[in-house]
Amino acid sequence: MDTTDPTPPYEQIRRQIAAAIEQGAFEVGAKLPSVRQLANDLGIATGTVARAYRELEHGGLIHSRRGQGTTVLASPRPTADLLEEQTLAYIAQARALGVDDDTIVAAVARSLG
Amino acid sequence: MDTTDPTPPYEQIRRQIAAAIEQGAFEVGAKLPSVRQLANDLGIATGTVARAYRELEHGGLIHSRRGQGTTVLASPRPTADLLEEQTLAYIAQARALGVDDDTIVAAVARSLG
Amino acid sequence: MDTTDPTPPYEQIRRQIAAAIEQGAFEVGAKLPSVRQLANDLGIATGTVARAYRELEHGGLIHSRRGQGTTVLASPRPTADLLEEQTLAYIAQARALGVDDDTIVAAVARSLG
Amino acid sequence: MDTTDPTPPYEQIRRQIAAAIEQGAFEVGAKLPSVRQLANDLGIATGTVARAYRELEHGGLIHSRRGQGTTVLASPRPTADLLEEQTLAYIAQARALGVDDDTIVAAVARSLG
DNA sequence: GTGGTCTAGACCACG
DNA sequence: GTGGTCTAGACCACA
Repeated sequence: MDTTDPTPPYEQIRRQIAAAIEQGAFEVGAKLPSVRQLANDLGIATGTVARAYRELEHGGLIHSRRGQGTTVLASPRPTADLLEEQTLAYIAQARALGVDDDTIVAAVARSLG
Repeated sequence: MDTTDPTPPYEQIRRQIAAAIEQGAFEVGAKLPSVRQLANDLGIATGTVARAYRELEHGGLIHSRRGQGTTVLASPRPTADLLEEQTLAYIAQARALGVDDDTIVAAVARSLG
Repeated sequence: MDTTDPTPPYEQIRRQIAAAIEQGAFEVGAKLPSVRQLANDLGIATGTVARAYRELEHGGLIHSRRGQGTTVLASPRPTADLLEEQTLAYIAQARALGVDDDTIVAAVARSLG
Repeated sequence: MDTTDPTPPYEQIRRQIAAAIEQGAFEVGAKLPSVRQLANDLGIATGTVARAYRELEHGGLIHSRRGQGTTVLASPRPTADLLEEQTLAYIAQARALGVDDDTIVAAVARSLG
């Protein structure tokens, strides 16, 4: 929770959980923390967490049942897909700087060292 | 302007201008479009643009003087610095996926092709 | 059981049983499934079924006695009455669309074809 | 607003507005009452109305813009379509009573008289 | 003025 | 205990 970020809290939570699910941080069928638990941990109102969960459910990533908690529905996306997505975004950014491809490869190689 | 993004419009504008300045899209001392002009171009309220400018001024990137418009203060950061920053961020993300360095280099090379 | 419908489950059950009784699906004095049985069949909690039964008893359609199960009290309403009720409701809806009577008759005839 | 109905208030509002739009009670581009106005008229909290509007927007029926109010997006569905939908639902109900087609036609004709 | 959101506490429905 | 919702009032972002 970054109170500096103008992004509303429910959206920050939604994004973090979505990212975690897509990266396979949860097994399919795993239970997310309860609304009250997470609200308490983050020091925010339960309604805010409930909204984040609701939107995730609307997006098909999780499923909530009264009295039974909230479970993860989505299979983690393959790491290869996530890596490609990140890589393409990085390359687009770098090219926007006017840098040529060799320079990009060189920059990656150097920073990895 | 992405009205789907819950990020407030003033923040979207701020980020775009900040990125443009850092990439050298403006000379130091160059004048930004007037609040009214930009608001008109984007079809939004002047207050929204004013808020973006105010935050940029607070961050030391620009300076507004009554009757004289808004000028760019910040020197463009060297492309090499921006590239390195982006590259390090990308590598951190990729490693968070549990990917080894060779795979990263391979992904970059393939996506550049 | 439609978990998409925000209508609470106990109400969905209540409506279905009430409709079945009114249509004569049960003899007067017939026994409804036990709370446990129905809860098990539907895969829901016994309390939810109990709530539906309680409301039906409150409405005078059924009667529950400890140890003896739940019996149907209401006589099935004559089919003619139910049909007339449905027909009047349908006509009211259709007229609310601004449709004249001939058009209604025509719509029914066509849809029956 | 029917406080007897277990359906949550935000859903009742959503359904009523959706039905009104589909029946052409609003012109495309017409403005809905403001969140505060409607909340005040109905004697409920603004958040409840806001949620109903949010879900309608999510369904593509309306569009809300901060500072500018809420406008109707969806074209009213043709009356003929709505009539057919109602008619088919009515016929299905009637047939579920074990009534033959001639009886249905007769019932409609009699009730129209 | 408009919509968007948060909070804090409360009650309901469900297991 | 769990999720779902409502309220009342508050602040923010925007026109």
